[in-house]
Amino acid sequence: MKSYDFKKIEPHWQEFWQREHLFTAKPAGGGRDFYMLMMFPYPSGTLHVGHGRNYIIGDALCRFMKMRGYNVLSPMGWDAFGLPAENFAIRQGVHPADSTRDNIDKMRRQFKEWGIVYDWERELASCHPGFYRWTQWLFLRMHEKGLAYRRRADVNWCDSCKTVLANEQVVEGACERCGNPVDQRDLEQWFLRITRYADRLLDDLGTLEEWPERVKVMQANWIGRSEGVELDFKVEGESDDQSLRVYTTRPDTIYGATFMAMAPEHPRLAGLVAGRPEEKAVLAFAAEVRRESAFARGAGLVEKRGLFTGRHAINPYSGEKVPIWAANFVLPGYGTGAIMAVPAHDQRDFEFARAAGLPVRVVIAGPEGPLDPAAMTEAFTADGVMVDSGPWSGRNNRQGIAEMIAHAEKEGFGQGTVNFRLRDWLISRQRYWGAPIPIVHCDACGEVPVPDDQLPVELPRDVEFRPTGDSPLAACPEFVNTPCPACGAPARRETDTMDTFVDSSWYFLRFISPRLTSAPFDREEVNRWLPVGQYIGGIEHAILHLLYARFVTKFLHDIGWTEFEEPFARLFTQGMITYPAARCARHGWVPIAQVKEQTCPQCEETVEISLQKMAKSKYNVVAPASIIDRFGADTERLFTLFMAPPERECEWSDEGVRGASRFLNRIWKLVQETSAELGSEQGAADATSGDAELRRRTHAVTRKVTEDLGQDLHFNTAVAALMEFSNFLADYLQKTARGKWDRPGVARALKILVQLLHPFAPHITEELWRDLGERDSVLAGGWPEWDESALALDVVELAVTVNGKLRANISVPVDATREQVQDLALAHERIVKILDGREPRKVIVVPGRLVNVVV
RNA sequence: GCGAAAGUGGCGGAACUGGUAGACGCGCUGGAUUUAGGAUCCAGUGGGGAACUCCCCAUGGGGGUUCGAAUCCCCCCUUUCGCACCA
Repeated sequence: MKSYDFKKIEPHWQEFWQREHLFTAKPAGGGRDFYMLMMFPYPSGTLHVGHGRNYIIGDALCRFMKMRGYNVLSPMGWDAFGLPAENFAIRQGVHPADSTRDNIDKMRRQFKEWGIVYDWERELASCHPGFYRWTQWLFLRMHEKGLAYRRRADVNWCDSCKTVLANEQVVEGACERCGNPVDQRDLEQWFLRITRYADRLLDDLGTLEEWPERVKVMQANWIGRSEGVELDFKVEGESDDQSLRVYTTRPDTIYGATFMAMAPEHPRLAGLVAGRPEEKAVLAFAAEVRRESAFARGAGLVEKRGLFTGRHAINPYSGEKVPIWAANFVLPGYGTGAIMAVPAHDQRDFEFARAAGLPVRVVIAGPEGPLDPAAMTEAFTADGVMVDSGPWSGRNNRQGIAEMIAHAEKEGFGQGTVNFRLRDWLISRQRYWGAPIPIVHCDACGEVPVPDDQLPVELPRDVEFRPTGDSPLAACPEFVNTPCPACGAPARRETDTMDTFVDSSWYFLRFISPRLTSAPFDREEVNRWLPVGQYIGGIEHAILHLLYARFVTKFLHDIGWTEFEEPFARLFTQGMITYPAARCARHGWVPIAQVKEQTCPQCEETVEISLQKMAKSKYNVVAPASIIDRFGADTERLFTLFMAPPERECEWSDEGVRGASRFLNRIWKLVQETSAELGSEQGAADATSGDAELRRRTHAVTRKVTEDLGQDLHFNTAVAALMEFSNFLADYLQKTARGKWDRPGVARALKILVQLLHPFAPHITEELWRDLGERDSVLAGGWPEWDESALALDVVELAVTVNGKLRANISVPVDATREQVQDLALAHERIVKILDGREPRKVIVVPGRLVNVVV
């Protein structure tokens, strides 16, 4: 018998798939087109078995769809810009272009070794000028529509690394790399006006039926829509047009407003205190608050503090005079940056009022009547009846809100407003390794967009990487100095580059026509292929990437480039793979492989071992090479898909891998031995004359695997069904005398087994397919069909329960009547004994399931 | 604190619209073969009792609905994830 030599088989079929272009998509338009996409990775160079899950899931699905006759487009590319390559250049002196290219080569090889196939003819890299030319094009289209703009803004600054950090590099207020606290610097920054799309991004979540609910919830929270009203409070001693505007969702509580509070950053603050005794202290306080970390302040980790400004405002409803405070808990970026404070009905206002000794006044009564302010320990934020609210008293507060907003609008001191938590998208980075922002600054013409025909604005290769705080491009005169596209006078290029999320917000469109030089993509082709039929990626992109991609798609729709408004019809987020990791109190994460008896390999301290996401930084990765070398890629694939439902987090198990390997070895032996015995027997005919159980099982496993893959992506139960089927088959062959084998049935079962197994273990199945006498790829052999009528049993086993407890099993013909079933059950020896002469009070017969006797 | 998801053998996990809990795999136990095995094959494996195929208890805990609940309802506990001064 030929041995299962995966080291020979796997490279052979990998070459074969590539040579035969089996995964090159045909032009769309046949009606069975399927765009299947995995989030393109950052080319880090080294992949571990945890990364593999994403791609293995995608590949299994891709092969399944292909076998079912779909014209599948499954491309792969590289999210190749970004900080790690630049940081590597700073540390090691290797140019990002070189390290990125090397890493891409490594990863492409890795995919191949996993047996993962893509339409490589469409490969793209976001750092390639042929790609980022169109990222710049996209920026210019947004700029034309006023959606890309520049303003001063606070950015994260790490003074130890001398660099600006992206939000995602700030972990709990500290620099991700050095741990230094991050502070804020006020710099000119570029933004994309995503807030203009906030309503549509929120509303259209409702159309995404095949997205995980939790992703939609996360996006909805992030967008954070709130309905309220802006109200003008006149300031005592100022003219009417100098009113202070606040935003509130609870105008019904306004009679309980006992003070006002404004953000220390509020532009009016300095003017209000000018020349007053409070001026010095208030301005000092404001300066101090600005130095507090934005993270700590935004997360409410800072103690609430504030100062009275010495000024008062007039409540527009009651005419009452209330003091104006400056307070650190009021955020400058939300609403109007000033609030009316109602301690009795807002927890934050309550806490501040208690600390500052300000009064609490109850104006909403709960079911048990109004609370006593002196006795309250927290704010009452529920709905209720309005009290002590002038003419509005006695109203239900929800009704009061609507009426009071209408009143404010009529009287002209307020306006119903919708506010979002979502902020405009800050896209500029003071870094080198990104797409340059295609803008030229001219002293005469101002901000001038680079004309389309001058794109791409290419990154110069030779720059100084040492971080100074400015973009490295600023120190490169050949790049910076350029004539103004408008007037021709000497001008300066913008030296900031774009956030890599801009690249990934549209790359899925570029795959449709990756080499097109006249446009970012072919509109007609894009409309035929998209929306993406199945998008697969990690949950960590639930908000940013997916929101940005949706925003950009809607924008391109609005300017006539796409017919669809949502890019991804179906989304799947796979769970992380975890593995034990060791942490030493002194040395941090230490390699788990070197830990013996829970002791740190560097010192003698006991380490703490916990399950962690597999990550290089935690030294707990399992290298695919170690698995592929010992067991083969098919084993890794099979185990990865078998260990748990793919959406769930799961621990990698080295023992489990061996189980998968054993299974493949058994399949190999089963097919080799049996096909040798069968000789040239053909299993094409699905004769009903053969072994009924064999036939039924063959159809049943076909249905199970097809449904698990086609509906819920439950690869784990599909694999289990295949194991069960092969166990049955081996058992049948062993227990039935060779002369009595249902030879066509067995031949057919083997072929179907191989076909159904292909998406999971593609190499071994290609090999076995040939050994079963086939000449073409298993991918070309179609996907087996099942016949529902073949699943029916002649005789079924029914459980007989007495008062719900299992007492006996009976075999009855499927077409037996209820009466026959009941009689059979009651006549069963054990049931007779248990009933012991008692009359059953009731007998429930569930056809095909059970009989329950109630006594 | 708010929101969501989830708690099933020693472990990963099965269980269709309520209908024989523990599929499949790992691990473990016994046996066969082997110089040996981290190889292969056979048998067993939720717990407790009884000893042949019988009883009791078991799906985080406690109630409830039902002939029948892992599944539905209520209360509680735990874990994970997300959000968290957004007025």
